Formats: sequence, structure tokens, C-alpha cells
Amino acid sequence: MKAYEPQRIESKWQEKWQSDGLYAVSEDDSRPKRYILEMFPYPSGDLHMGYVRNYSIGDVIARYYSMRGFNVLHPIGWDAFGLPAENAAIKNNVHPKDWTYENIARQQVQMARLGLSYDWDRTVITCSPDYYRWGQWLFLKFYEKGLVYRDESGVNWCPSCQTVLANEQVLGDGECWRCSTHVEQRRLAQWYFKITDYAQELLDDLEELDGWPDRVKTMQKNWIGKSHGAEVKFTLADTTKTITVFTTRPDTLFGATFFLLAPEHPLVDELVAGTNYREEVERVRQQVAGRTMVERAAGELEKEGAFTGKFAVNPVNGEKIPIWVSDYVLMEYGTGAVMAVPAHDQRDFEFARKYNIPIRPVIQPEGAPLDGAEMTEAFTGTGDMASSGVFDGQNSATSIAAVTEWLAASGKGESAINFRLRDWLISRQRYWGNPIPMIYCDICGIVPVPESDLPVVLPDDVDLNAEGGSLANHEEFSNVICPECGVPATRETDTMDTFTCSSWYFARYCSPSDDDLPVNRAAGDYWMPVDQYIGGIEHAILHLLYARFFTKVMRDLGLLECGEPFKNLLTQGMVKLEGSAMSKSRGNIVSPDEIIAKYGADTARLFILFAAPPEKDLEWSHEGAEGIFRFLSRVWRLTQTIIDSPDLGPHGGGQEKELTQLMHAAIKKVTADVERFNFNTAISAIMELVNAAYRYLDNVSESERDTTLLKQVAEVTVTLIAPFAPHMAEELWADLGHPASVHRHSWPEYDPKLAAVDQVTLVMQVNGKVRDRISVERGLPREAVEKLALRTDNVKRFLEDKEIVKVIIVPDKLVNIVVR
RNA sequence: GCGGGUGUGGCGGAAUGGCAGACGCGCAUGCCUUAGGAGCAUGUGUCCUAUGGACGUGGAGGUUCAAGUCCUCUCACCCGCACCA
Repeated sequence: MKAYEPQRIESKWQEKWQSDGLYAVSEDDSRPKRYILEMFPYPSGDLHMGYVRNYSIGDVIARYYSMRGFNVLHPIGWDAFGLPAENAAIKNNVHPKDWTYENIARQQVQMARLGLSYDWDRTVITCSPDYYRWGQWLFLKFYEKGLVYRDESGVNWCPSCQTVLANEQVLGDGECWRCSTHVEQRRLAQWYFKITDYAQELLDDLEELDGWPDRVKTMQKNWIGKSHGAEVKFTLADTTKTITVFTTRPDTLFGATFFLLAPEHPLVDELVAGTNYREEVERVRQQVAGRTMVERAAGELEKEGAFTGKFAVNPVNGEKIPIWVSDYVLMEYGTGAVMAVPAHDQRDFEFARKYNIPIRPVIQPEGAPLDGAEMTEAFTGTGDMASSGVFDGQNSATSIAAVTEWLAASGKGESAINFRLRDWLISRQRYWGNPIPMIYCDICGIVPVPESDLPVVLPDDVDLNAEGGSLANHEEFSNVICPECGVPATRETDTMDTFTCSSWYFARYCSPSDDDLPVNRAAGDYWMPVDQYIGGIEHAILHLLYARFFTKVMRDLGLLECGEPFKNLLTQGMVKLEGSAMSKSRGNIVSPDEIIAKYGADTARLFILFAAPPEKDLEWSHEGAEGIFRFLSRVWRLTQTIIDSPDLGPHGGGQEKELTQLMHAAIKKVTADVERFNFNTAISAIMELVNAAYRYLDNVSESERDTTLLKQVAEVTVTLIAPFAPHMAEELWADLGHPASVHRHSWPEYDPKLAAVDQVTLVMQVNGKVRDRISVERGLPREAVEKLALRTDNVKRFLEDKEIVKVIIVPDKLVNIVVR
């Protein structure tokens, strides 16, 4: 018998697929399309098991839909700009470009070795000028649309990465998403994308993403953070100046006993200038500025505040309330000013207690009324309004709307909405990125690089360690002539956040070498949106939110029809070893190369798909991989045995009938499981079919075998396993006498009649407890079933001296006799 | 604090409200073999007075003829956000 030699057959088929162009696709209106996409890798070294999992999942889906007759686009590329390349380059004294392209070459070889069905003609590499040129072009279009602006404000600065970060890139504990260094605050002039213009749409359209996990949608929803409320205009006492606040609780307006400004609020200096209060306010400001994000995140911070000596006038009752400065008011949210209602807001409550400010309840719960002097915490529940003038007695169910209407009618405020989402800071003070195509001219100001001058090419000959930045020190790059007035000017030397590169690459795959536009309209409209996107949960907010934003802007620019890039999203779990994520520093790495060398790619793929459902974390097991290799060897031997047997034709009988039934049932189960991405159970169904075939060989002597059926079983097994173990399937398919690729063959169909069993096991229960099981013909009528049950010995024993109350019959499944 | 998720044998994991533990790993016994890190067969939740029975899906209640699955409460762990007015 021909031996199973995975390494030999795998490289053979990989070469053949490539030379036959098996996975090259083009637009074809005669077939339905499927765009299957895995998040592209960062070329930071060898592919690790996490990538193998990601790509194995995508490959099964792509190959399955291809066998189902779909026109499948399944591309890959590299997210090639970014800090790791630059850091590695500095460390190893090589150029980031060389380092990047070497890694890409290595990863490409590894991908080929895994037998992934990519259309290699569509490869996109983001650090290539053909690609980043269109990133710059999009930047200019965004700018024309008013979606790009430059602003000086407080930004997150990572001292280790020596660059600013977007809000999304600062983790919950105030650490840099990339290097975990504590992020500092700085004031810098930076470029922003106005993602907040799309906040509402980004929120609303989550509703239509039925194919996304709720978890991811919830995370995005919370990140966008929409709040309904009102803006209320307070006046600065003894002036005509107004200060607007945002509140979600206008119904508590009458309970405002003080007023707060953020320490950075521009009005603060003006209020305390030349007064005795200035010193104390400054002290609080200093103290607050010294706090790190970590301290702020650590939870209960003692609230610090200082009185400004000035008062604000509450528009609803003309009351003068003191204006304080405190760190718990954020300049970035709302208006940076807050009306404080200590009776009904826990933070205000704590502050008021600390600084002895009166607490006045204006919402009274049913039963015991609140007394401000005795309250121990804020009351945030519902009740009737009190001490609130004309609103007294109004129930809180209607009071918010009533007060808001009244504010609007009297010109003292209006209903308002606030988002937590901030604009996207895209400037990075690093070399290895896409240059921002802007020029600073002393005469004309900020001038965009003319489209005809694109791309702004990132120069190769830079000093990576240059003080103040590699590009800023590159005179040829930074010194330019103003395209408008012709005088010497300076180029922007910051580069764009790498997330800009990954925000539209999926569109580029549709027409990867288009010279006129980022994406050819017809190709984009044919392939987009991505039907199935697969990647790690860590991108739930960052990449997936940015990509949605870009897609919407591209749609509004007329570049694409669709407004959502990813119709369905699968977030795969991590690959772990000994309970923790594989990492070099922990030393618990299983290298894909090692596994491929030992068992072949088919085993690596199959194991990773079998060991856990795709969304769950997966524990790597050497024994488990070994077991999968054994299973593949069993498939191999089974098929070769069948191939080697003399042809005896059909041979009907009970065993044949059973094997036929199991074969059709297996097709049914594998199909359903692949459709819903239950690859682990799909594989176990194939195992069951293989086990059944072996059982048949065991039970039936060689001369009695139905070789027609056996060949059919072998072919079905091979086609079912083809998406999972493509090389073995291809080799066995050829051995079974088929000249064309199994991946071009159609997915097997099952006959529902044949998939159903004739004999079913009826479970006999008494009071819900199983007492016996008997095998009967399918479709036995109720009366017969009941009679049968009552006659069964094991059932009878439990009926003695009992009264039968009721008999429940689930056809072909069970009988439950209820007795008393 | 808010939001989301998970909890089933020694392990990974299966179960449209209808036989809990499919499939695989591991382990045990046996067969075959010069040999086995090969192959094959059988067994493998716990307990008991064992051809039978009781118990069993983090815990406590409930609904139901029937609950891993539905409801209420609760515990543990994981993830996201977090002084967002």
C-alpha cells in the first residue's frame, strides 16, 4: 500500500496549485460571490500559531464556498508599516524596509506551506508606494471634505515609542497598546480625522450587523458612548457671560448647589486672575497634573477641588452657586463645565461632603423623603420632583422631557446629545509610516500636496536615531517649495498612524493594481462588502471601528457603494500552551514549522480546527496533534485499501444499508456544521464516518464487500475533508482516479431519505427517569408505542401499585409514563 | 461601579427543553508483532448491597411529564469601559 508521506505530497500539490493558478479569481456575474478575508498579518517575524488558526479558519470557509459553486475572493497581504519594524531595525542595524520585506518573504513561504488558497496576484503590502500613495490620496480627499484638521491640544504621548497615540490606543490602565509603557500627557499640534462626524452613523449601523458577535457590537457601542440630555446655559454672576453645561439629568437642575470647571478649562485663569483664590486653584491644578493615568484608573480617587471665588447663576431659579475647579470634571467630555447636584450624583455628593457644600434633594422617592443633611449617598433612582418650582410633584418618568422643553421654550437651554468618542489623532512622530501629504508655507499656511505630486515617497536614506525625528532631519525630504506660491516651505514630517493603512486594505484587494483610484468602482462594488471577516478580538474597537469609518467616508466620496465593510465577523480565540498565551518571553512557543515538519500542514490545520470551536481559546496539545495525525493516517489507509480492492460491484444488505445511511447523515452534519463554523464537530462527524467504514471492513469479508458503496464512501470522505486537509484530499482524489482538482469538485449532496435511520431507539421513562431503551421501526404509531412501553419488563417493575396519570410520547424518541 | 461572557469526566470538548459526556486525548486490559512512540479490539463520570440502582453539568430555589438548556437569586473566573456629568 502506498504510504502516507505528508511532506512529499504537500509540497507537490502546493506547487501544482500555484502553477495552475487554481485560486486566481476575477469578477464573474454568472456566479454568486463570496469575499472571505482574514486580518492581514504584521510582518514582525515568523508566523505563529495564532495566525495559523486565523488562516486555517478562513481557508476552510473559502474552500467550502468555492466547492459550493461560489466565486470566492480570498486574498492576503501585509500590514507592513509601523513601529516594530523601526525598533527592530534600530536594534539590528538594518533598514526597516529590508527587515520588513525579509519577514514578508518568510511569512509568505510559511503560508504556502500551510496550503492556504490565496490569490497571490492580489497581494497588498502597505509600505509599498503603490499602496500608500492611495492612503495619501484618501487623506487629501478627507481634507477636502473637512474630515481632516490640525489642532493643538492635550495628547497621549508614549515616551518609549516616542510618539503620540490615539485614544483607542491607550489601554484601560493608561498603558501604550504596543509597549505597555505608561502614557504621558503633552500639548502638541497634531492631525486628526474627524471620526466624530460619523459617530451617529457608526452607532446606528451596528444594528444592521447581524453577523457580528454581540460582544464586539456592545464594545463599539460603549466606546462611541452616546448620552441624551440637555445643554443648560448658566451665567457668570455679575456679568453677561454664559457658561454652558451638559447634563443627562435636567430634572435635577433645581438641586444644583455648586458649579464645576475642569482644571484645564480656559475660563479658570480669567476667574481667579489677581484674586486670593488663584494660589489654591493653581495648587489643585498642579496636583492633578501630576497624577498618572494609572492612578486615575485605579478607581476611587479622592476628589480634589478649589473654590474660584466666583458664582454662577442657575437659570431655573436665579440662584447663585459657587464655581469650583475639580479634577473629576474632564475637559474632553461635554463642555468641560458641570452643574453639580450632590443629592442625585454620587461624585457630586462626595465632593459636597468633603467641602461642606449644601445637599438639596429635589427628587423624592416614594415613602421616606430624603433629607440632605442626613443622606449617606446620592439618590439616583426615580421619584417625584420637589423644591423645583412649577415642576413640584411631576414624576421623573416625564420630568426630564418636561424640563428640557421648558428650557428650550425659555431660551435657557436645549436638548442635546453627547458622544464619548473623540476624534482620531493620526499623527505619529516616527519614520516607518505613510508620510502625511501636507506642506507648511510661511505665506500660504497649510498647503496640501497636489494630487499630481503623489506619492510623497518615504526616503530610504535616513538616520533612524536622529534627534527630533528621522524625517525632520532629512533635508531633501523636509525642505520643499510651496506648491501654491513657490517660496521655500517645510514638509510635514510626521507619518500617519498605521491603522490608517489597515482601514481600507480590504477594498484594495478588489483591484490591487488600479492606477486611477484606490479601488476600481466596478470591482469594489462586485466584491464588497467582505462576506466573512476573521480575526482576533483585540481589534474589536481599534481596527474594526476605523475600517467602518473609512468605508463610510469612501462611500460618501463615491468610491464604493457599501457603507459597512464586514458583513459577518468571526472573532477567533487565542492559541495557548500550558494555559497561557504563547509568547517568546514566556518560552512556551509551538512553532508551525516544527509541526509541519513533523506531521505535515494537514495535521496542523486539522488539529487546530478540531481542538476547540473557533471563538474559544485553544489549548495546544502535542498528544492531540498526534491523534489527528493518526486519524489522517486512518483516512489514508482506508482510502488506499478501497483503491487496492478488486471491483466487486454493489452488494445490498443490512450492513450496506447502515453504511449508506451513515454516509448521508455525515454529509448532512458536516455541511450544517461548516455553515455555522462548528469545525470541531464537523471533523468529529467525518471521524464517525471513517470509523463506520472501518467497522464495515471488519464485519464483512473481502469477497462479500460492496465495493461500489465503499468507493462512494471514500469519495465522500475525501470531498468532506478537502477544505480541512487540502493536500491529502487532493492526493487521494487523484488516486481515486480523478484527474481534476478535488477543490474544483462540487460539495457532496445528501439524500434526506437515505440520511434518516429506519430503526430508532425509543427511550422508556417512568416519571422522567430512563428505565429502558428499545429499538423500533421509525414512525411507529403512538398507540403501538404506548402498548410496547407498558409491556416492557423494566418499565413494568416501576408501575407496580402505581396509578398511571399520563403518558407522554415524543415520536421516534421517547415515552414517559407519569405515575402516582 | 457599568456592560459582555464563561462555568459539563483526568484533559480538549458534544448535546433544535427529550438517552448528559458525541468525537478526540489520556489511561487500563487484551490481540498482533523480533520489536513498538505502529496497528487492532474492549473498557473508562461518581458511589452502592452491581445482569440492578442512587447520584451527577459552579451553588440554591423555581417552571415542566421532562432542565446542562427556560426563569429567579447566588458564587467564581475572564474580557471591555470606567470620576463621561
